[in-house]
Amino acid sequence: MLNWFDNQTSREVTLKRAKQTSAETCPVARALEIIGDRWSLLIVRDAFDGIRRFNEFQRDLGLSKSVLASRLQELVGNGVLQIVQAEDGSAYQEYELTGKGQGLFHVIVGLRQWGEGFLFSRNEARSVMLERKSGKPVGPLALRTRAGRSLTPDDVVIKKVTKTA
Amino acid sequence: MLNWFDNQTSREVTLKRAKQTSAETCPVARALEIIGDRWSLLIVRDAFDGIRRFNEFQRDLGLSKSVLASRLQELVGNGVLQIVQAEDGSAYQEYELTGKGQGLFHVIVGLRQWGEGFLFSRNEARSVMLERKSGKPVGPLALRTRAGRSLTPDDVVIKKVTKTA
DNA sequence: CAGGATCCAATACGATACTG
DNA sequence: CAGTATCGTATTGGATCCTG
Repeated sequence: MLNWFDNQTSREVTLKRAKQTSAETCPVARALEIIGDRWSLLIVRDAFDGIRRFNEFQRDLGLSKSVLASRLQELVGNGVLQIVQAEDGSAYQEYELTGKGQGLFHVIVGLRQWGEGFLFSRNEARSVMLERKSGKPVGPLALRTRAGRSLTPDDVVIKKVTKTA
Repeated sequence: MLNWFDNQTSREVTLKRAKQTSAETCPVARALEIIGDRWSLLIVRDAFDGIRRFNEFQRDLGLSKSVLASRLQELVGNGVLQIVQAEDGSAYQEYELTGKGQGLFHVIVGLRQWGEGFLFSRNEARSVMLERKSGKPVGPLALRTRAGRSLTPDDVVIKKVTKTA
């Protein structure tokens, strides 16, 4: 244990981001400051899909190691991910979603549904279609198209949306 | 009408973004390429709140005009917003959500709920609390804390979330 | 008012090399 | 494997000036 300042990196990052927009009052803005960049939500999506190791994230997302390292650090610093010891014997760490991170489920599902509904042409194979054809729902929470496991559209149902006035 | 290429700006932008991540198959990634930057979703949120004019967006978000102009252009180019003539007599245009843009409702609500649930300390006044105290639901869709109108937490209910296997 | 054009600073990102 | 350090580049954003 060296200095109090040595452990401050992620906190500084958070603060630096926080002053960029006026997120004092708006929860949406505050949320976007944490996961509103190009990679963070994709990392979270992968985590929902069961990806846990540094190398898996990197290969799957195709981003540079330095960027991945810094994003993971931020996510851990913000309490979205946490580091745990590997389940097998290996001495390495793994990243897993905290409760807070799991709370992003609806956000990602919303993005997925929007993407499926508006961002695919008819010619393209939609993940929903493919999954229905195969007819075998498997695996844990899979929020993207990956071989063998996927989120059934019925898994999440938006019940009621009322417009006040 | 000059050249075919003259009207290509927004399309080029879209394509440039599209190749950054492998969004061929994943709807989440594809969605993030369109609204996954720091400003776009905040603009959409404002649009849900009834903001329609360039100047309103700029004053509310506090971003530079050039950035706002380019973001609005992208959003229009991607079919999230559309330009309409001002409702009053003024000769100026206004921006309003398309159906596709309105489809982002659940995403923003999800972000809002996550922000409210995890990103506010107990000491801070949460928008939810404040709204409940006031007890008067008013205005159109308000997804952020703004004087006089707000989204009641009961407006959106997530009904069922099943984890397959 | 609603932008466009230009210039400049900050940042994000990728590639590479290095470490335990 | 899981990073850190360094570098060069690309993108982003802000500020300023200009237009109709």
